[in-house]
Amino acid sequence: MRDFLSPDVLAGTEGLSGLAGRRVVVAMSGGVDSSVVAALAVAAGAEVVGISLQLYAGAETPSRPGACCAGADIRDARSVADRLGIAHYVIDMEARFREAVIAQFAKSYADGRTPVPCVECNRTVKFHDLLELARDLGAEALLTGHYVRRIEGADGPELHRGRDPAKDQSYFLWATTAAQLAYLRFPLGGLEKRDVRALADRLGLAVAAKPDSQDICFVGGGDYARVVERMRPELADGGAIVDAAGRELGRHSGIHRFTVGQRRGLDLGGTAEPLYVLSIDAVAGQVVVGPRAALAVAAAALGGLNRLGPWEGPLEAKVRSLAAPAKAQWQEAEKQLAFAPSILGVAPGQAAVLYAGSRVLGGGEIVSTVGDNWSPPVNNLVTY
RNA sequence: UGGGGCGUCGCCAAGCGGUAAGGCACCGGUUUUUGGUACCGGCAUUCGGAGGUUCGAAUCCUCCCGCCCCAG
Repeated sequence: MRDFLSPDVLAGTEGLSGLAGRRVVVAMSGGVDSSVVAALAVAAGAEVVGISLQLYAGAETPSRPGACCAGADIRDARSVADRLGIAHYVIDMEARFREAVIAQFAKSYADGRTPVPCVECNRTVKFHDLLELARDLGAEALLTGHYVRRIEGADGPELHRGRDPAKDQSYFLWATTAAQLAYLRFPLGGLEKRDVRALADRLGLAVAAKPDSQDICFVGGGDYARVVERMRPELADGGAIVDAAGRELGRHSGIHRFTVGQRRGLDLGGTAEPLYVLSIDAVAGQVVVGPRAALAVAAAALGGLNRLGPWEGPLEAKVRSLAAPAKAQWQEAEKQLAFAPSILGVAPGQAAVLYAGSRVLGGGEIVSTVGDNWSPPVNNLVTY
């Protein structure tokens, strides 16, 4: 079975040299990417230990397109491990995941923010707990299928964006610390998704054609609001939708169903221009809406900073995964990120990730934003 | 029951005799390891109701129903 794992499959991969004979742990979700990583590690001559994390449901959870880390996906991981002839362990992390990711997810919405659960999952369950476990197992490194690059720089390993711009996952990994980065390897960072699928196919992995993961893994059917409501039932009581002057324009069925910049779901007709969510007032239970121009943000204050390089000079920043980076400048005294041309739809709770070219400089959680283009309403003179 | 105005898709609204614009909302799709955004597509055989005139009406006429305003 292992004969066809010839060394040439390693072309274009990263972080696998020097691992021959060394023990490594591969985080195996049951998807295409991590399965290929495991196979590549074997091809590189490493002693591979595959570990799958059971994160959020019972073993009976059926495989959904885009799911991972439960039920059928773990069985997929196991079958890949069997095919590769490597050790494979399944670790039950449901309690930890519920507390570190799902509960935080619900709390964030309850506080009127918009969480990025994938960031929490990576920084806690995967790059903390699993990483510690890998160390305990005496592994040389923890390998994952993330599309980011770890490049040795003058001052140690640097984190860079994945080469395939369509798959780059650096936005979700901004909270990775330098210490974690030193131990991590991302073999797929220099490849494109289609290369990886081709590899999976060539390696005879049954998961080669499995759909890419998408949406929030622990949310079935795309209805994340239901998950939040299960933990915070009071949110479903809803509240008022108001304009910037405080006038009630309608009612909503829960602030957790909205995020800054959102247009759909307000159910407010009769306006010449569409209305967008400008902010969310968790205390009052209100969703504040206004015209698109009012979404412009000139700066965002960040918290929980993680620095992976100097935050100086002209930088670029992303406030959402799928977007071209915006020109930005870090203001150390104010702990805020100023955007050269202002940008639209910046939601507290989301991450702002800083870049210098392809290099990821870390980032922070958006705590608050400073508007542009519009001033706080004066004398209720707000017209749309 | 004196006068005036108005009733066209869930909301706003064009049309004023030639066979129902548009916007908002909503729905679907595309994109996507967060939430969103954006883009594409769908969305009134019918114009408050009933008659009438006309080759032909949402558009003209009659009556009815329902709102609104001003007077009482």
